[in-house]
Amino acid sequence: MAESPAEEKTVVEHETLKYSLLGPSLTKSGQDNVDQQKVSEIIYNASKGSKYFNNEEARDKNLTQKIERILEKKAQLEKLDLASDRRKADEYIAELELSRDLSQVVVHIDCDAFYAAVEELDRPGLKDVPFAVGGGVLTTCNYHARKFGCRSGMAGFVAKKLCPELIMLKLNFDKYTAKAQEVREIIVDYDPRFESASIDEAYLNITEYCRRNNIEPEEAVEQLRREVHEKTKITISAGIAANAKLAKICSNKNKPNGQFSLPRDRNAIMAFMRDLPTRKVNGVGRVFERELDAVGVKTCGDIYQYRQYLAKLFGDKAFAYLMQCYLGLGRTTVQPAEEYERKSVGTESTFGEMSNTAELRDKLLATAQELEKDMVRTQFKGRTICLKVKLHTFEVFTRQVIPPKAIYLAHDLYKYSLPMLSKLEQEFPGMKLRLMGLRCTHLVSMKKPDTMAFFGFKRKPTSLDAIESDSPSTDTSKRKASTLSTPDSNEEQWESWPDELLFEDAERQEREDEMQELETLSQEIDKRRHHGKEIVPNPKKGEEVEEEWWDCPICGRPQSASEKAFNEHIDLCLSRQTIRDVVQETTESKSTDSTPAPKKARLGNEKKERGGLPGDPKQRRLCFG
DNA sequence: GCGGATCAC
DNA sequence: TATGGTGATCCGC
Repeated sequence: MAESPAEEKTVVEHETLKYSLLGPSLTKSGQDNVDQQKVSEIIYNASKGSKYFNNEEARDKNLTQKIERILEKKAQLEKLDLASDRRKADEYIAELELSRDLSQVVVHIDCDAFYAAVEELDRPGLKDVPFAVGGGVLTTCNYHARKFGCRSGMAGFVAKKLCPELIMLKLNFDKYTAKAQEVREIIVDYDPRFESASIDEAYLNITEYCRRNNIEPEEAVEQLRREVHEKTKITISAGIAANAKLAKICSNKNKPNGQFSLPRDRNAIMAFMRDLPTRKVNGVGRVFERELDAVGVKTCGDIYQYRQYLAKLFGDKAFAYLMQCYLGLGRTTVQPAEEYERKSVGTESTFGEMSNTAELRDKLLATAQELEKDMVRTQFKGRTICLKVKLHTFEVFTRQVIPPKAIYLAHDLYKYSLPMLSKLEQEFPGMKLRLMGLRCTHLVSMKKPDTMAFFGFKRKPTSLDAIESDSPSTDTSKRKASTLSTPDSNEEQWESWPDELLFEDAERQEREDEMQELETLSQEIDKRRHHGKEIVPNPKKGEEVEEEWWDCPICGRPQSASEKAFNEHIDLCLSRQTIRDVVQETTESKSTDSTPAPKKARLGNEKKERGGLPGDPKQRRLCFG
């Protein structure tokens, strides 16, 4: 069938779109014997014409244009002499090579189709039929279902088209959490400081375990997997390598129920990376994969030959990241998830299309109430509140403000986000939403009082002292580990507020007062730390602190460090601060003195492993397996 | 610093 | 008929 040039162009353009529609988990296992061409057609036809599809199409066109710009830039660069860039790249590679550490044995373990596996334990009959877990979108599915092309992240109705017999189960999150805990109780014996990367993944450093038991890593992991299977009936896959990045890649090699060990040897690692498709590396997704492919980089080995272009095409951070991919470098440290510092707390939800202003406000209030719960649970306030909306067209917008104080109560969350919502309604008259979310950033931790005392501040006594039983200790060395090195992360050590008091007004008020006080203090500590002035614990008596003076980080003037004066001054200073007025009309183009953003990207600054967020796995409501 | 975009799970 | 929620990071402006 002959097609007109215009039709042909559409067909070509939709090739990338079809690839995109296949979803982000294309590289997952269980898809080897699937006819991707056929699956792609079914997904495409099931999606065609929907609002979701149209949005994906628009995004795909944008990406195609972005790639064209990248290619134009590359063509320009090819005309220049890039000897200097090549030399810089080589110097950087040499520098990285010096940092290579092959002394550690890092293991990444991954439970196979975790949620599905847990469901099968309860209903063995499921083993022989294709089924998925999740509602409108699949969170995971068993290997039977994967043979039909079903995978996580796929819309339920699309999965049904691929596999009409597919059984859909609802999520039982508590069940998965309990089972995950069983697994953790076993792996803790192999590395007491193992790192939960998500509900069904963990990193271990078994160097010490192997040394102590005089056992080879491969054998230790075989034993670990056998033990997990015997005791929990869950099968896991594992990767063994010299660092976390490689171990993660390796755990996918022999999935499911297998393991793969990459020798901790430079040549072996370089050879392994040389033929590895970029997409297999954590951090390279569908978009970056396409961009890299466009400039000629298909495998990690290809990175080297294009090293003189990469910084200019993708930025310094991406350059550094790619160089580490080429060399097969990664972190060798593994640490408990709780030791990572949380950066935000947020909630969002999807609902039937909504455009009525009153309804939208109700939804905002409900969202604020939901966020308050999370803020209380995690014991944080936020200095910044961010509103997220998704239109019925699937376009996403975010707006943020800085309230005059750190907030966490639904009332305040609502108060400060409502103007943003109103402004969006003006911006998009009659806007129809399908999602709304609120997120707090620039968090202020509600630290334990003795932590505050450690920094030299005193606390007003409250009735809560009765249930806190904190004795001001002079042993600073112990606290140093838990407070200085990981300032805001030890959520679990804070006493939680008794449930029965939560909604008692009097108690609530008291709690708020205390939180306010702690917040102000911790804000101050935060600011001082920010200004590079290390807070040195004063081992002497507390009264000396009160006589100290300090430069206010806001106005810069010296102030008495006494608690009362301190609080009063901070309040005054904060109220003086000009906060961006959200109700203000849009007079944006007035400011022509836009200061250029400081280019902070520093070569050699190791890019933090994307994703794998720490955070308390228990708090994850939804996690794809 | 803000908003958009990408990524992981 | 119809396509998720939580959290992190990076980039351009």
